[in-house]
Amino acid sequence: MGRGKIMIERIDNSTSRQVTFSKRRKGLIKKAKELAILCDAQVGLLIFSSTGKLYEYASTSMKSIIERYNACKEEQHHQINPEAEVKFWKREAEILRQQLQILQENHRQMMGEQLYGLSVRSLQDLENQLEMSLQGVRMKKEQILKDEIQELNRKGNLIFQENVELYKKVYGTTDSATTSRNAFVPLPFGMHAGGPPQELVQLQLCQPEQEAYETSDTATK
Amino acid sequence: MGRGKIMIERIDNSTSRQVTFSKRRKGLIKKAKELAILCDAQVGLLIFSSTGKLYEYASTSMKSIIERYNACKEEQHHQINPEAEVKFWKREAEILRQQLQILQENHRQMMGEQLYGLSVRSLQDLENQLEMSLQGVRMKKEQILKDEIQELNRKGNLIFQENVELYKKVYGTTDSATTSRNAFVPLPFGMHAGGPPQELVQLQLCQPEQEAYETSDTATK
DNA sequence: ACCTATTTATAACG
DNA sequence: TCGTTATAAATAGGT
Repeated sequence: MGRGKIMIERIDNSTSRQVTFSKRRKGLIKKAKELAILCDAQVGLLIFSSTGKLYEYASTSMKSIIERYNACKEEQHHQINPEAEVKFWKREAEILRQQLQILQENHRQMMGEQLYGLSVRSLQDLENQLEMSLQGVRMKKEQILKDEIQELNRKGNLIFQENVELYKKVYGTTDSATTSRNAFVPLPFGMHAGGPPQELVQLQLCQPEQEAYETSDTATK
Repeated sequence: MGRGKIMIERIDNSTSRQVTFSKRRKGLIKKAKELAILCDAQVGLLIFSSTGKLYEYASTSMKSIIERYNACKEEQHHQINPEAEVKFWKREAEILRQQLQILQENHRQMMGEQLYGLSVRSLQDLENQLEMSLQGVRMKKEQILKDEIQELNRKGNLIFQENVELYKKVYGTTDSATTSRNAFVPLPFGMHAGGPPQELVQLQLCQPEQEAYETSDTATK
């Protein structure tokens, strides 16, 4: 429903997640309103952003809607006794704690710790995953560095061009200046006697430091 | 959004109101789901049709969403919950949820995902961590393989020794048997004529499969 | 329930 | 957050 199709999965980039949240929240609330009006329905909508902020829409009052909801549920169950609530939250905490524990174990293993008890197969999978991750991280890093270098080159060239212009203004632009170049007229920095350089100041991204590791590793064989 | 534009007002015709309700309810719930997934939000949606039927969607559990909503409202009204225990467990769940979120983000980054917005420095740290992890995992794996091989060797040697004993029982244990060994007496498998082997069956751990990768990688330079 | 012309929502970008 | 626009998605009206 936009310039491109998207998969329905968590948006990684937090900025675009925020933007999308803002837009879709608005759209969702609009549609909730329309449904309530068009079809004479009672609609309640609660949205908590990932940062914990609450957004809500209620065609009547949220309180009445929730009460009606509870009434519906009470029919199925019995009254919500006071102990049940405690029970619920205990259970909620238990579930969250379990999730946390699983994730923590996973995390420790990804940190190369707590590997005891893992099968060779699991270790192999872990190794592959780490290699994949490493590749992703390196690609990202290299990309940033390349972008930075490109930007620096661009700026460098602009400054160089400016330099050339200033040079011309100071020493004139006539051919005589060019022919008598090897006499007394100085040249701007970076300009060679043979004419303007094909590549001005060009920084280069070297191989990542991984190289040293691989070389020494290979040498040990 | 159809063959014709419609005003947002109650649909008089009860049949088409019913049809529209059905279609739009489905659409609304779909969009609520998408918002929850895309933007990592907690969404609850309650719809009562004009006939009183309840339809609902909740990204987690409706109960937890309503509780959270009430908690939000309580803050504003500064109501003192008589049940301190409920509050405690709510708080506990909140803390756990936060921890979970932090750990999840960390985990995603270690999986090489969600790298947007990280500085080169952070990426470098991540890369180093992943390399450390990888080293740990590889060491562990190699250790297991070595241990397995050692164990196999041990068992192999035991079996070999047993084999020697059996051989002695079958063909006698006197010196004459030893001296006339090169005549007609057969030897057990693995035993050479020159005497008991210094190393019996000795499996060896080869370089890990990483070798092929590194070799080809090095060759490209 | 299905079909499709049309409206609406929204992804990508600035 | 706001504005714009090309495109994807929702859906009104009809069968």
